[in-house]
Amino acid sequence: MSDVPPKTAFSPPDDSPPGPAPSEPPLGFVLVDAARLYRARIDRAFEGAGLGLTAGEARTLAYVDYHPGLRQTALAEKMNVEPMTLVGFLDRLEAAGLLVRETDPRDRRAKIVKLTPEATPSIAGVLAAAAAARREATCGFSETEQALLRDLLLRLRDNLAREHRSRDEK
Amino acid sequence: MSDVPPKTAFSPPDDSPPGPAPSEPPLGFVLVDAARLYRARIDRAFEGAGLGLTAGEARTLAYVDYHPGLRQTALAEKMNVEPMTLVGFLDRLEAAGLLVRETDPRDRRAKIVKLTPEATPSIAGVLAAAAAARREATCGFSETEQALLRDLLLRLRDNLAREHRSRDEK
DNA sequence: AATTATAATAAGCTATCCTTACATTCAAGC
DNA sequence: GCTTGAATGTAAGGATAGCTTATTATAATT
Repeated sequence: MSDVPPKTAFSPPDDSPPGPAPSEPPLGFVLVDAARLYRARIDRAFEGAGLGLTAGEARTLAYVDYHPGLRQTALAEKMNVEPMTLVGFLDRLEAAGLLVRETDPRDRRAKIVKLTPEATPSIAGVLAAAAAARREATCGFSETEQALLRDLLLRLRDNLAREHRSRDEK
Repeated sequence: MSDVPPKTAFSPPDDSPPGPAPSEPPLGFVLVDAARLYRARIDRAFEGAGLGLTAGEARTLAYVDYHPGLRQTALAEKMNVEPMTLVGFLDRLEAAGLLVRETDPRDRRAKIVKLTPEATPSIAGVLAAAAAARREATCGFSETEQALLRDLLLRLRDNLAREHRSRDEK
């Protein structure tokens, strides 16, 4: 340890552009790094809790809990994943008996996703594991900082989601 | 469109707990969401730039640029990935002629990673693409907010990295 | 000399996405 | 009615990015 110089600067000896600072370890790298470690931490928490859920499945479960009765397309849109990605998660969760797909009476093509009563303990476990991971990750953060981080990330996510959506609207 | 209410809040019509707020869309979910969208955005940027690099490869390249002459294990540790994960990235980057692995004269088991001159334009491309993605992602952010986000993420990452490391130290 | 530890790697697995193609079903025009 | 077109979910298949376990070559230790 102690090998990281306190003042980081990508591309060390040459030009430092005039403008508003090029942000040294590019923000995206830090973000992707943090997310990978976070996901690994969560996966381990779920594994240890014996929930039999992966991060993606847990995320799906939480979304269905918050938005019950949505169609799959709508749910996928909320989660910012492709419908086909969601199918896999739902398949496994349905096989585990944690949710059901009911045909929408108003459109027999569509299916409505609902949690079963059996899901309740899993939801609790997911939230508990998420909370434990969050506590570790935000060790040393004040309440304010934690809230700030979440707000900034939400804004960032919405920026990217908007652009993402407008792209395949063609 | 227009189904996402501007004020986000998990669990809408019911209880708003008394305490320090349980952080509504669990922070980790927001983080993982944001990172996934970010990575997709970056992948697309690299693809469009004709660099022939994936996000992981680009990240490796940037790390080698910033920490030249490191051994693979040290580099992997800096990147917070397993040595074996790094090998794949290095294989492809070396095959592309962007870097070389030289045997460390002080330990013939070890290899030292260095960029080739051919890497220079790729590095520039990587940084440019990263900057473009960052500009989109942080649209509407002030300079201060951007710096704040990076700092918070760095702290979060270090929290998780420390815990991660202490885990397999056994 | 023998043992143990370390650096890189080979092999193989998993999760999480994606894209493309297709069946069903609905909605609208004729 | 029928036909056309769009939308819903899904099957199939692929790519990336990680991981774990085991192997080989070299170093360090005893």
